[in-house]
Amino acid sequence: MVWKGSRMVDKPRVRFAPSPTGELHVGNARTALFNWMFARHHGGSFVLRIEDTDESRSALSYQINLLDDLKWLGLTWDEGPGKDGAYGSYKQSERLGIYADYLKKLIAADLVYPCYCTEEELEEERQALILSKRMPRYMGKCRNLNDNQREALAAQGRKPSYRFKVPQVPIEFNDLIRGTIKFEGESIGDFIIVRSNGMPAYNFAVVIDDHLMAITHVVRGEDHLSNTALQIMLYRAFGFEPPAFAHHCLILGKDHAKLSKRHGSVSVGEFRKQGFLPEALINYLGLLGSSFTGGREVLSQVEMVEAFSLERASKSGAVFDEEKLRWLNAIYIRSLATDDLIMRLHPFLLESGYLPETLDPQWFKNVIETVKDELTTLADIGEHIDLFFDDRYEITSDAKQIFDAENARKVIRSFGEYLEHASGPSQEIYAAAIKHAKEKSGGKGRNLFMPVRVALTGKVKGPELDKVFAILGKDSACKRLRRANQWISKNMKG
RNA sequence: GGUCCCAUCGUCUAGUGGUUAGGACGCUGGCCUCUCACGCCGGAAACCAGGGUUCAACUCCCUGUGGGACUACCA
Repeated sequence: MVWKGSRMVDKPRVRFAPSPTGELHVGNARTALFNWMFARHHGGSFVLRIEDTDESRSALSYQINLLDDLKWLGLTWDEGPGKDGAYGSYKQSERLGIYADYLKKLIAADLVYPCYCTEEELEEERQALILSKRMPRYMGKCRNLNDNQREALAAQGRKPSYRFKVPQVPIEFNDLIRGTIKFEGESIGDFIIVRSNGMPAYNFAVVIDDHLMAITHVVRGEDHLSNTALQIMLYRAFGFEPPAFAHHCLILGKDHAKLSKRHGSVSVGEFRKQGFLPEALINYLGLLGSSFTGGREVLSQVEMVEAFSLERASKSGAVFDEEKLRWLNAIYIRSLATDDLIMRLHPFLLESGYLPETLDPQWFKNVIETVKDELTTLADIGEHIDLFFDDRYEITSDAKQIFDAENARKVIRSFGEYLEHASGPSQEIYAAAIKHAKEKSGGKGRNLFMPVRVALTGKVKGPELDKVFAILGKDSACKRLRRANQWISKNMKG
């Protein structure tokens, strides 16, 4: 049971209604998430509807991409493309006949009229109003045309759009997140509900579909707040009961303007390519501009659904903080089972030039286990495992400075000497070799370990040395020590 | 310009008349340690301003200021 504003409903129906005109934006993904959590939390239905009435901007590839991203995020829908329900079709381009019928009803009720103005003429009117410091809106030029005038305009080859006769009355509604919202009404001009090409305009199609699909709660971004007034007028014109509305805040960029491409990565696909886990992205989006009951910040999707509450959505815009996303991503990577992590790493390994199939599975698992804690994104993998591959082993420039100390060279030499004719399990060899080097050189602590680390891995930082050695094995370690010694004798005196 | 929305640390938030204003990211000091990372302990950091209302305002009201969204034959 959930409050709908006017009464209780036991099984709410919500929808996510994107246009397939580009990659799925994280802002839209967040709207989808809020709807999805709301439906799951209350045991209702989550409907996916494709709003593809703008033929020029919509593309099937975007739609495919959209469905794929939603699935990747784990936001499964109960009705929608690929999942028939009682209210299909779930693509607006397949519902054109329905909109045409409802247009007829409004024409019959004398609530709309054809408008023959061209886009150029409308633009002229707009500019004139702006110049005279008045609000740009449609002044109703075609509202009172008689039949003769209409025929004359049509005879010129003009195709009419249809405008709704906006009643000049205040509109008030209760927003589940924001409380009472009032629009005075005088500033709204007659708006187009059907375009001259016959396609329904957004506000018109939305109202019909939400009603026909029995949507009980419309949860969407604050950018739709002013559309709500227009939509409520249409609900009244049709005699439909409006759904409850909830307008959440927008995601902002660093400059506090609505997050957009110029702020950097904004699409789900981009974050996916950058090695973010869907668990992390979803968790972060659920935290942005909202909070969970109980105040927890790291939650599984099941826990998010449980702790979700629309009332906890905040009213002011939320700046997208990629640092916090990265923090969450690292947490989720660490919590992954190693086998699972390896699977998810696969595309990133290929991209970094590794061929996982050619590696010994147990050995590689050890490698991943050893570096798991250091990863922030999956895409980081290459720079953390390169030291385990002989063909990638390379002594970095800041590592070379370690060799400046005479004692460091002694450590490496003695460590290597011991290794050459040692045998037995890696752990024992390592421990013994370290002991030997310590005695021979007198070094300890970082003066002992750093030279070995650098000779073995080529870097001044990395996982614990004993683990590294165990993975490398004696032969590889010897090879590297010899190379380090060669480098030293060639480049340094003494 | 018009309409509408919003206002707690740098950022995300908790807070619903009486709190040392809490947590998280980031930053920072320390511990752990061969290093980095992880982990653990600590620190700096906020109620936009002015008026009311009240015994008492971050919290309620008004005004101002600031920010944002919308203002298409796009959704």
